[in-house]
Amino acid sequence: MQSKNARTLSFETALRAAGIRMTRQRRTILEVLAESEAHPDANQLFRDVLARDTSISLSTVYRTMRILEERGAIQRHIFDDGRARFEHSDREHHDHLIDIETGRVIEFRSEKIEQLQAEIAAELGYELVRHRLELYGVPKKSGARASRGRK
Amino acid sequence: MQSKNARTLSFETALRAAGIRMTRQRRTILEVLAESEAHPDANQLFRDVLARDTSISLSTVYRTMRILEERGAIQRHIFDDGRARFEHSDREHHDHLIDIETGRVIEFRSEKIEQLQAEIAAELGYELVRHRLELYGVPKKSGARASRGRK
DNA sequence: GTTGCACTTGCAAATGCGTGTCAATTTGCT
DNA sequence: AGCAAATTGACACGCATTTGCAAGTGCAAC
Repeated sequence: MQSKNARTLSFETALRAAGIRMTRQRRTILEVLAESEAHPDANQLFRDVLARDTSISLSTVYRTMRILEERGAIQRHIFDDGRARFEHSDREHHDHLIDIETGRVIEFRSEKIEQLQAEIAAELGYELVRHRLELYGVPKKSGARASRGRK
Repeated sequence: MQSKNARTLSFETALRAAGIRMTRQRRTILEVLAESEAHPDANQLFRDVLARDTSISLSTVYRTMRILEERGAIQRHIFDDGRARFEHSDREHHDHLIDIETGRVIEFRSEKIEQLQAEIAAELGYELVRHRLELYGVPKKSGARASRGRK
């Protein structure tokens, strides 16, 4: 559980090492993304960034996201709304459960499912490279306890 | 395993019952989709349809797909290329494995995974409404047996 | 079979999200 | 400071899909 600053910092260090220049715009974008606990799309990110620095364009947000994705620093997810959403790669792999009513995204991880997927692929003659698993659901009414998996 | 005609016919009957007019264009589109063993996107479908009837527009293909989807007659899938692909709903539920090298789509079904997903959702306080599971892989080299799961 | 009207269609233009272009600016190095 | 190369903002463009609208068509009622 590293601090926001540390997270942003490690980002910067990694990018510098990859020969990527650290500009004012990129620094701001990285800060905002690092602090975000959600899965923002390009537009959301753009708005959040604008709040700190009015001289950043949407193009730059898109470009930065692409660069970060190529470097493996972030991950891009496309849920059913068709828009790309971004999140840090510095956490362990996980899948997503999307609340149909609110759009809230909950992260989870299941070893069993991970393993089953590999087995299924193997059975079909394939080597699993990656997968996409999204659960879409509504909060249970009875004995509601929908406070797990923060964020 | 019903014949192509029967499949198209049941489609028509269902649509009529739902108050949807059976036009020449819709009939052709339905026929082509019913006979298709693949997961065509709008453009592919459009081309296939054009081969039988030159007076059908891409708009109509899109509109028809939307209507059919709303009625639950077909399912829409969006894999990593971002385009929508369509398939009949008259088969049992299944997930997809996509061959990264060829783009081939293989269908599979795993009760264990289905069940695990529901369990995970429940644990997080949600009732599972639907899910999306896609495996992306490459054919195994050793003792290749990648001829399973036709289509 | 003719009629009437709501439903459909084709076409062109419009969306929405994302990428390409390019002149002007900025960065990192010396 | 001085410069080459990387980066940026503004805007044009690309692609898949949707929409507005005038003209055409299915089909229930005569």
